[in-house]
Amino acid sequence: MINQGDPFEGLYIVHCGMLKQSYQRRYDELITHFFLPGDVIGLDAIGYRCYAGTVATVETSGLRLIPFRCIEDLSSPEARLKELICCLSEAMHDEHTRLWQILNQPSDVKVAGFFITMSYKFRNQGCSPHSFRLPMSRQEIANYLCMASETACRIIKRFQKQGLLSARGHEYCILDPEGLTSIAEQ
Amino acid sequence: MINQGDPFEGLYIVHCGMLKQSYQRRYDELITHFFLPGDVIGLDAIGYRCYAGTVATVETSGLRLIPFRCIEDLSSPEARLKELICCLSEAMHDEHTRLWQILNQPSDVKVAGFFITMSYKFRNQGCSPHSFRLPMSRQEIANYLCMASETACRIIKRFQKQGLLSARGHEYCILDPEGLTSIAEQ
DNA sequence: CGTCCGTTTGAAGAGTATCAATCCGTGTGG
DNA sequence: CCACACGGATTGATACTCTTCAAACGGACG
Repeated sequence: MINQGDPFEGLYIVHCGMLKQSYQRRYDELITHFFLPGDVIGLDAIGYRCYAGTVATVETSGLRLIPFRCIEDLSSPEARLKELICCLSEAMHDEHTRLWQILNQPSDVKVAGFFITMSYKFRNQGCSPHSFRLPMSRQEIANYLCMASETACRIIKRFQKQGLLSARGHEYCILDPEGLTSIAEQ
Repeated sequence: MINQGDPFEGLYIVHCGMLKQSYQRRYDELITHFFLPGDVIGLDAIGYRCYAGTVATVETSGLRLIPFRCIEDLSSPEARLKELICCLSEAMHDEHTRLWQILNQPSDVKVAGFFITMSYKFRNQGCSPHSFRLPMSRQEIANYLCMASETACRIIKRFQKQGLLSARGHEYCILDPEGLTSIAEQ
């Protein structure tokens, strides 16, 4: 889809499905974003005129391109530009939240926070916040949360034993939102 | 100066000195930014209309305020808005870089990367990239890099033994830039 | 001189990564 | 229809980095 370093051609709005953005180094990569419907892809590409990471689908997805010239075009209404500015700033803020979620927190807090965040995003889409499907693999979740996939497995299993959630394949049920939240906000 | 949650009043451009932005939780705080001359404070506050973190001086600093109304004012030239958009996007990208620097990397890589980044920033200001003063404490550096202050101490001491840099109080000399870079890019 | 705060140093412990093996579901070819 | 293989998921044992706790040290300042 999009490769890290590709020249910036425009923003993409996600209509359906799920995508991931990853930042590549020598031999490994770090997943920096999961994009759900309503999210904007490419905000971090405007300034340096090239995409900051590789974007790939996690499941079949629908996108809409907003070409670069529409952003750069001086004749576009200023309202749009300001909308974009707010969008950028909010994305930056959300990034801080994620950064905090991950840094300095033990793994179980990170995993709990991940499921709470996902639940919240599905609720915003009008889907059930208690039962949903996450198309990404455990390894991708672990990478996103910066931990070994084995660690993610063990914690998910522990959460199941504690009755906090159930996981069968890619289907997840949040059984105890309060319990998970209390762990995430530890 | 600025407290987390304060209503957004405008952006600040740093003219001289150094400041820090920290994100506060229950009992602890995470330093998310060190602002050097040329940096912009408050980009992450535009969208949600309130400052995302507490900003405080690390040493005496000079700032210039760009009031909110200048940003919101419809009559402002569009060129300025687009400049702001690029600024936001670049800041977001730089944030990714920092996020990567910290996540998943052993402590010595983080510390080496920190000094390389600082050296680079001083060079951009026209100061010596080999010898400079960092007004922040070791504890603040450690917090910024998400590690215990003792760990930061030990690594700085090890770097000194290896002849990579020298540190006397807040004065630092980069003795072996290539050596540090090779550790940082590990 | 004594106190305070930041720095440094040491020893112990917790948490997580790593490695290795096994399990499981899916798809493939005979 | 049934082995078989493959990738992901799971589980266990081990090693290691880093944090934590505790204490000593140093300079700044009243």
